[in-house]
Amino acid sequence: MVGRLGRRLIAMELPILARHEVSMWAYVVLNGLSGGAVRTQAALAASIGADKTRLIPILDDLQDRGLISREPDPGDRRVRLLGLTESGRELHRAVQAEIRDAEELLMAELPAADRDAFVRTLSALGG
Amino acid sequence: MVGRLGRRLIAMELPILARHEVSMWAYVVLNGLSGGAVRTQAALAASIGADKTRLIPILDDLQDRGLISREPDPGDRRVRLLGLTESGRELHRAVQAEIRDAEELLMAELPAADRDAFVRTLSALGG
DNA sequence: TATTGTTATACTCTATAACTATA
DNA sequence: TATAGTTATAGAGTATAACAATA
Repeated sequence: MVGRLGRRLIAMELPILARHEVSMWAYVVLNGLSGGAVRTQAALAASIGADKTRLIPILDDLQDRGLISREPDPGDRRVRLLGLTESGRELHRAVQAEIRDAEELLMAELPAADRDAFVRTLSALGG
Repeated sequence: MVGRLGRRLIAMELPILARHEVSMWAYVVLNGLSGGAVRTQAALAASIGADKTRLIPILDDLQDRGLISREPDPGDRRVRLLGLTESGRELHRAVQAEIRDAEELLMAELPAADRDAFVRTLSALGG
């Protein structure tokens, strides 16, 4: 059942992401940077559960589109400082809002108590 | 959160499946046949959300191990009648029981009301 | 000609290993 | 020598297309 719900959520999200021309991983990256700048690509990869090599083409694309900043750290020029640009932050907000609206719609018919318990339990079980 | 829970459940199930030497897809097939015989491989594939070509090596293996029956339908020799053998049914029961025990353990600390609401909501949202 | 199952092929995603640059 | 990032390669998983058997 968890798997079916997951597939349903993905099917719901993909058109939203496609409309904004971001892949699922690109959105996860924007999400990972939305809490604040990250000092290394490896740290970002670990925090979102991705491989560091998988990240590179995604970061290349986001940078080309001006959605993220990615500069060498002056203090250690091996590492890249990562952050959202203003338009990156705006895009993330827009996509996140649409996804939240879709989730609201999906759960609209549920009793409020069930819904609260569901989110609480998800949070407890997901770690 | 749904994704994280899904990954956690899979991580929990994989050792159980490995101990019984069945892959995730093989277990899904056993599950799909546990409700009764299925008349065509394509129908089974559709019911479990798999591609019909993906099914073939899985069915080959399950048949070699005597866990499923797979005979041409005498009435239309293009189609294969699929069902569990006695040992297939027994294996399915054993694996399912272990997975359920693990799920119980995972949810043991939850308040009973939250737990009921969670399962009810999953069922409602998953279709 | 249409359908079931099968095989062969190609494509996507992911991980591993080798390489460059900085330290 | 060790580490961050990158590139190249290989592997798994999946889907697409061609094929064989039967209707």
